[in-house]
Amino acid sequence: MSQFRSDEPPFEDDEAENEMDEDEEDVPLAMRKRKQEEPDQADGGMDDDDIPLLARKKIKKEYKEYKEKTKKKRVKEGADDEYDIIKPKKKKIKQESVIKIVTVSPIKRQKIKEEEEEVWRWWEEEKRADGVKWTTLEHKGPVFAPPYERVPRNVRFYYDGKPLELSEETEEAATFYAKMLNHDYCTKDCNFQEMFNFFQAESEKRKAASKEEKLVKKIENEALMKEYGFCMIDGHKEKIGNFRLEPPGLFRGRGEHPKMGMIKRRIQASDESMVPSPPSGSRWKEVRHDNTVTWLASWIENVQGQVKYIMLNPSSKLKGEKDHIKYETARRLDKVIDKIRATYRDEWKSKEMRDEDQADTVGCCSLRVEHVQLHKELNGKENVVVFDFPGKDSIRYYNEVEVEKRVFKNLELFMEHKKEGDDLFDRLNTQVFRTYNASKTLQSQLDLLTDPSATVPEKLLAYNRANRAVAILCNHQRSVPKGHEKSMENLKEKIKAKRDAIDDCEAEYHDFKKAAKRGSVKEKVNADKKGKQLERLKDQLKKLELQETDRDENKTIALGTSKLNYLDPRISVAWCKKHGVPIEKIFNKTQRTKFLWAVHMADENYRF
DNA sequence: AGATCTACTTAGGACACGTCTA
DNA sequence: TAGACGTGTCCTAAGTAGATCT
Repeated sequence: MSQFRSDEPPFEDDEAENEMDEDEEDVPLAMRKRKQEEPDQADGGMDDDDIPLLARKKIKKEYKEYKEKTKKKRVKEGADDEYDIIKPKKKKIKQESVIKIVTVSPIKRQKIKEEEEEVWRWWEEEKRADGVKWTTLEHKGPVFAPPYERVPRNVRFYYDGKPLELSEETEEAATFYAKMLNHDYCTKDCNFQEMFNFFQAESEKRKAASKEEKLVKKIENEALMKEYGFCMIDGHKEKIGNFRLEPPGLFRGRGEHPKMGMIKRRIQASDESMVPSPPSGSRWKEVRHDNTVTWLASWIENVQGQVKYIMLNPSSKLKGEKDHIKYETARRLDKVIDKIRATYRDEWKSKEMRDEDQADTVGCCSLRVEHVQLHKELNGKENVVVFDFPGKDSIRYYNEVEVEKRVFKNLELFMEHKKEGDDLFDRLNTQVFRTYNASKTLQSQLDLLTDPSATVPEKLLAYNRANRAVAILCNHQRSVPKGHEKSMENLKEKIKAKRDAIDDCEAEYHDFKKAAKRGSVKEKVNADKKGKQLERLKDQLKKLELQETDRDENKTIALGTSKLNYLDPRISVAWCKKHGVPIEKIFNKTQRTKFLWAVHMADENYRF
């Protein structure tokens, strides 16, 4: 095996601009020369590496400080717009758009087996305990973002009302904004309207393309996927998760992010290397053989200074094995959870805890003092703790929880002598608990809600309800889908129509019945038929009504996240097998490939 | 002992895509 | 037969854990 990393001379922003604008040919030339002269990059290695590193550190530090500041500020002012006050400092950051590649030169190339080839049943193999992730690995490297294509000359950019010529690079940047005109970044001075219109038109064109054109695109895409979307690992073909590099564009943080709208630069390979060959004449920043990690390539993103990776698809052994281990850990927790709970309940009264609140330490549970409110009484309940805080992705968590008096008292103690911004707890780790709670809840809810004699649709509803209980527990929210209101209306109308149909049918049915009573055989048959039709209509109505509740209950709840990340798939597999529900009804194709191990491992008797 | 770094999982939104319906 | 609509996939930001550095 071999790993490599391409080494790109970092350059400053404006230098880059100049080079680009003046003479693109200089770049490859310079590289070639460089390569000849310093094949082992002994020269400016220090400079090249140190400066970007410093810059990165600075970016990160700044952001962290910023976050701290704004957190505290938010508490004080409860303001929403504090981010406007602080402008990201403009500074020259050394280009770090370099790619590291982990790969391998396998001695023997495994013959690639035919598509849809045999499943690698890694779960039937021995697990390695030494942290080595693979012995051979072979891949084609990442796919770079397509080069920028200039907009037609009649599509202009206006500054202060006047059309302005833009360099290629600037124009590209302008298009980033132009594509987001409906967001409120860019209204002052700059006029992106023409560009915006152009892209709108392009998008329309794409949508209106003929079947053939679309097909051509699809085929091209598939070819690319076939070439770059897979790797060979330990002799097995595995799907890669994200084989495309992130294209340049605007950084879009979630919530009120201070770096929102900053430009994320194009990633360069620069410098040629062999195995996965980088585009144009250049080599990778580094080529590395490291079989203790799972990534295939990495680069540094310039806005936040973070390392980004190309990794495998969830269907791969590497990911699947880890997933399996996660659920096994959660199951082990199940065996000791009662003991743990008994212990901490017991320790609620421990004096030891009481002394700790003076220490202003920070643990790994990030709940801070300002995130909870204690109410001796609230809405008729006693000892209520109100949780209210922004969670991951700035999703709000709000919950009023009635707790035992002792817990309440302890919380009071924890909050004593603390100020806003201080952590409420120290040394707390909740990770395994999340997986455990989710899976445990699914199992118990399924037990509770599944009627073995019910129909498949009814069972599915039960499953969804169980899934929903978990999603609520984990606070997996989503914004109400765009057409929700309307789609509910449509559904209601359908239901109404169905009800009318039932009324009509019922009336006819009674008429036939009456007639049948008078003895006519024909009427009897008719009555029978009507009866059956009535039954069917009622069934359909029931389904629609179920769908209505299901959809409405689900409008702000995302089921996918828990299904994909927290629910032991074997619970679902076993449930399907036990109740004769086809697995396709609950796992779509992606989910089935991710959880193939579970489909094979679990029989109907599996219990979490 | 805390800060930082690396590697990896978790997360919701955008958008592409396929299907259903008028 | 297009357009509406719901679902699936892609994208990449935002977390955490554990190792390593200072």
